[in-house]
Amino acid sequence: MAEYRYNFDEIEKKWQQYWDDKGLFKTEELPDADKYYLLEMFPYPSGKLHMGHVRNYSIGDVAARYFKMKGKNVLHPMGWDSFGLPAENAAIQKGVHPNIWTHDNMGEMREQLKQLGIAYDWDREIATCEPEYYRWMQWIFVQFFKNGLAYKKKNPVNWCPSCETVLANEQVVDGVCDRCGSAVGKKDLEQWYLKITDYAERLLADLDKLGDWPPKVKLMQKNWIGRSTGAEVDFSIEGFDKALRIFTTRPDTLFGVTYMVLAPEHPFVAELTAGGEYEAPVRAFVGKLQYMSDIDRTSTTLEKEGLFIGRCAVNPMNGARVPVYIANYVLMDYGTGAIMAVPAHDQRDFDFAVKYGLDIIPVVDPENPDIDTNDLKEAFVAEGLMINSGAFNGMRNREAIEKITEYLETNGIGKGSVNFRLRDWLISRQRYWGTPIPMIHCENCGWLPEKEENLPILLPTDVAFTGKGESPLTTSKTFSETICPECGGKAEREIDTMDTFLDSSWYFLRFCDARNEKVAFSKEKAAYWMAVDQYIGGVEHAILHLLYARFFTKFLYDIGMSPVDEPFTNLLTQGMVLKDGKKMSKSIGNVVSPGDIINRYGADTARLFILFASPPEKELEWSDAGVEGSYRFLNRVYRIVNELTDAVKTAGDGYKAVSEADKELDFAMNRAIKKVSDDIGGRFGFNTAISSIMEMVNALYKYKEEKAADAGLLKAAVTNLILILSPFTPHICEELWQITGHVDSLYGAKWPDYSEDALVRARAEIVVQINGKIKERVETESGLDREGLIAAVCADERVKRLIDGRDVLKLIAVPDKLINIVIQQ
RNA sequence: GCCGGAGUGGCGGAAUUGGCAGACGCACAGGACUUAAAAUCCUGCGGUUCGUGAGAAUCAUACCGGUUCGAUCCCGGUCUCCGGCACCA
Repeated sequence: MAEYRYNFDEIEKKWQQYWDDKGLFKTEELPDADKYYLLEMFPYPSGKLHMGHVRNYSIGDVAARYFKMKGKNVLHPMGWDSFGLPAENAAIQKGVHPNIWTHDNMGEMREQLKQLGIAYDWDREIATCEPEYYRWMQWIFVQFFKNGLAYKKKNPVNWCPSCETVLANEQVVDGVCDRCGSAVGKKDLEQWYLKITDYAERLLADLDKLGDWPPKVKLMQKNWIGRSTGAEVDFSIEGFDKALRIFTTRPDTLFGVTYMVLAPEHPFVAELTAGGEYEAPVRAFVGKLQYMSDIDRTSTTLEKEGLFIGRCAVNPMNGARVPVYIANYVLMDYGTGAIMAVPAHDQRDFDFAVKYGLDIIPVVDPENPDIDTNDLKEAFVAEGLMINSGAFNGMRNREAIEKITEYLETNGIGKGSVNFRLRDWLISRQRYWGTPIPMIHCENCGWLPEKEENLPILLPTDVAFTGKGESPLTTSKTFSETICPECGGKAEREIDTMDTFLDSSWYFLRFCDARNEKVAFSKEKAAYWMAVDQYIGGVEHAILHLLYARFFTKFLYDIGMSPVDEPFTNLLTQGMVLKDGKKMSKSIGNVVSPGDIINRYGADTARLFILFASPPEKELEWSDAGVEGSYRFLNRVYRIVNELTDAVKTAGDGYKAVSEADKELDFAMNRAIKKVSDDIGGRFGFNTAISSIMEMVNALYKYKEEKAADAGLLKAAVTNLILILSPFTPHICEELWQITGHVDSLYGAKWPDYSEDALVRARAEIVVQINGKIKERVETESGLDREGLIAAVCADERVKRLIDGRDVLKLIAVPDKLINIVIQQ
């Protein structure tokens, strides 16, 4: 018997070349075809691909190739999120210009993606660091500004002392910089913000409009946006002419207020204490807190600390005088920066009241004899009946929330109100390798956007990378100097660059029309391709990237640019690739390099293993032995197809499954087609899809030993095997397709249908249970109805013996599967 | 602390709607081929008990309980692990 050697290296190079030469993956708008926009999160070009990339893009490629075979017009583009800190660090450490470093990396990673055989339309490749891209990034920023959604504000901001830059709240994880891990401090700086909070309501509500998104991701976004309903209430302060406005979610507890707390940064604090005996101690207290890092400031374990500021406020409900404090547990940037404190019904207020000896007045009765409202051990936060609350006594507190809010509105002391946890997005970065913010400051005219016809504002090249001090753009001799677009006088450019999360917030729109030099993207092309039908990427982007991208899309929709207001219809978040139960990382030393695996086993084996070892959304434990297994399977496929090639080439089309053996193979084949179709087209169950193909291959090995093997059936089996395996391992399948006499590429070949008839088995094995316990298996004809099934099963001698004259109380029959006989014990 | 998710053989995992638990693969063991090895092929492979044996009985999906003729699946409670948020008034 001939030996067939699976030369993956030769095969993969050959077909990659073929795809490239034929330009098979190029995509254009075809008005009559059903479009399918498939997108994987584009990578940061950090150097080489890691296994997480391989997994992400292999998953995407299976879907792309499958939907192409199903006749869809598939858009499957790739690009680079190529601005960012590592490039600048390389410049500082190695003296390489970020642009060179980045392009080297993109080149290397592009080659690796081609080696993996991912079907990308490279004609649409984009890199966010190219002026052709960031020109439109700047244009979009200008639109934000013109629509009042970009503004500059001086604020204490998160400051990473190591990266020497400002960070968004989202980039501070557990109080440390999410890039370098240094503890994040505070610094007062004037910074650009995008008003994402204007979109909070829609970003929340439209989560319901999304298609198939992991519920977990929706929930994370929901919590991040953090909508709270309640009321704003004005308290007067004795001897002070301005009202103190507070926000509360519990207007029902207004009668239980025993003190007030202002955030230390609250503008009233200085006014209220100026010139008095409290000024000095308050200033000391505020000073101590102001530059505390967020990790310390907001730690729940930090003891609550506060200071009386020498003033009293008046409760508008009952005229009660209550002292005014400042305290470390009240934040300036949520609500109004001031709270009413109700220690009886809020645990934080309770702790504070106990520490400082403040009154605790219960206003909601727990209706529980075990709780003594006059001697509370902790705050009572559940529902109950109103007490100590004047006209509202006796009401359920839930109802009192509404009634008291109405009362506030009628009497002009407050109103119903909604607050969000979401903050505006700080986008300024004191960095070089990012999109320059296209804003100009003029002494006379203030902040103005650069004229659109002058875009892009190019990054200057005469810049020093010292890694110290402020933005590197300040070291350019020419960059900041410009003229005012309004009055033509001398003016200065903004020297900060944008957070790179902006670049990735609209790249999916640019892919629709990647080479357009007139506009960011044409509305027509975007209308054809958008929204992204399937988006695939790591769950680590569940909040930031996905929220920002949704925000951008809504804004672009509002100004008439984007055809849709949600960018991603369906989302798949793939799991991490682990080795020895831990995330692969250089510091642990458990990294498996994709390049090594491809060299040793080929890209098809790497793809197959990664797709087979675990469902896409779950974590994947890397196993060298498992890779061997996948390699073995591809060898098995290669061998059997080669062995059967002659038979396949000479056989006619069509077959009749006559013998039992025919029917077995026919069944396995049709089941595999159905399973793979359902698994890819539906729930992305690639691991089970592959296992059904393995079963089919096992059936084929068994069948080919049959003396009376039907050539037509063998031909169908081999043909279908190659077709349904091809999305997973395209190179070997193209090779086998050619070997078995086909001329055209498999890319876009017609996906096979399956026969329902072949999936119906003639005989059924019926499980016989007595009182729910399995006792026997009886073979019957398949497709019997309840009566027929019971008759057939009860006719069986063994079943008769099991019943043995005892009373049958009940008979449960599940067609073709099971009978449960309930008898007297 | 709050909010989610998960727990199935030695391992990765399967069971898509409440109906044969452990598909498929890995590892392991035995065998065939070979001078030998690799490769390949065949067989076995959750636990316990009984049986010389074909086999039989029984337990088993983190733990305890419930609903049901029947529960990996539904409900209640407990434990463990993972993820998100974390003084948001």
